[in-house]
Amino acid sequence: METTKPEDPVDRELLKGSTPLLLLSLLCEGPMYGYQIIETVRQRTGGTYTLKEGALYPALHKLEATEFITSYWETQENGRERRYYAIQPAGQAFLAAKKKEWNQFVDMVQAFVGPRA
Amino acid sequence: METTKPEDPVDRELLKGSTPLLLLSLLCEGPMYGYQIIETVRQRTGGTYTLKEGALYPALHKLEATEFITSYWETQENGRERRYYAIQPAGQAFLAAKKKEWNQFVDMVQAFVGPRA
DNA sequence: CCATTGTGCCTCGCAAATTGAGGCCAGTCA
DNA sequence: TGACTGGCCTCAATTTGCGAGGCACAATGG
Repeated sequence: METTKPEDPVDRELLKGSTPLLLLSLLCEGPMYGYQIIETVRQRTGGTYTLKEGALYPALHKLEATEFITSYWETQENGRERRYYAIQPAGQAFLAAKKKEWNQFVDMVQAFVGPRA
Repeated sequence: METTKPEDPVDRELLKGSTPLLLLSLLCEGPMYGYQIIETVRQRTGGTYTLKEGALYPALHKLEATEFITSYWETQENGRERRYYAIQPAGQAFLAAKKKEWNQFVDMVQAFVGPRA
């Protein structure tokens, strides 16, 4: 009878390595800025997963350093600026590879854990 | 040993956190010893995933410290000893919870990456 | 008018997990 | 003898996420 809240976070360690995959997938839908990414993930997961800034920005910068994504500043009407991140061709390719890897990974674990109940 | 090429191994970071899940799942089939676990995983994955000793033993010891598994030494015919690890009731329960978490995790990533291509 | 909240970018130190390397010992086989 | 396999383990370095914090500016509301 435990209050299994829907906000039960997924084991942090499981998230490791999945962040670039998430980011690139999201950016495939179009350029986004950091805050927006966090909100989008939070909403789409119904609040179960809140991407932390301390994880997001370093990951974003790393993807930019490897030229899988680019960034550019855009000024809003109210004069404030946002930094948008957009996927690059190299990022698309990388994403494709990562997706494949992801599927292999899931298959592997599933093979041991057993198929979904 | 056969000539199984080291197929592109799954991203190391993806593996993080999945180890306890794998171990408990394996031990559900019966007690095993370290070397045997490594070999089993290697064979079942067709060589794509070789569990490293530096990852295995610490994980095993941690699971034992939390009493999810136990260990005992068994002497072989040739006089040598092996350390077997066996799952405990608490481990079974923990495994069930972890499985659920795993499924949630997969669902979440799938939601962003998109269903299997 | 000022204070709080929300937006929006970022960095730092800590904790946890894997890797790759290495150590140690005992059988086996040539 | 020496090389190889089986078998247990540890350690430093690396990588990653987390939590907490800093900075800045807009909009809101009492």
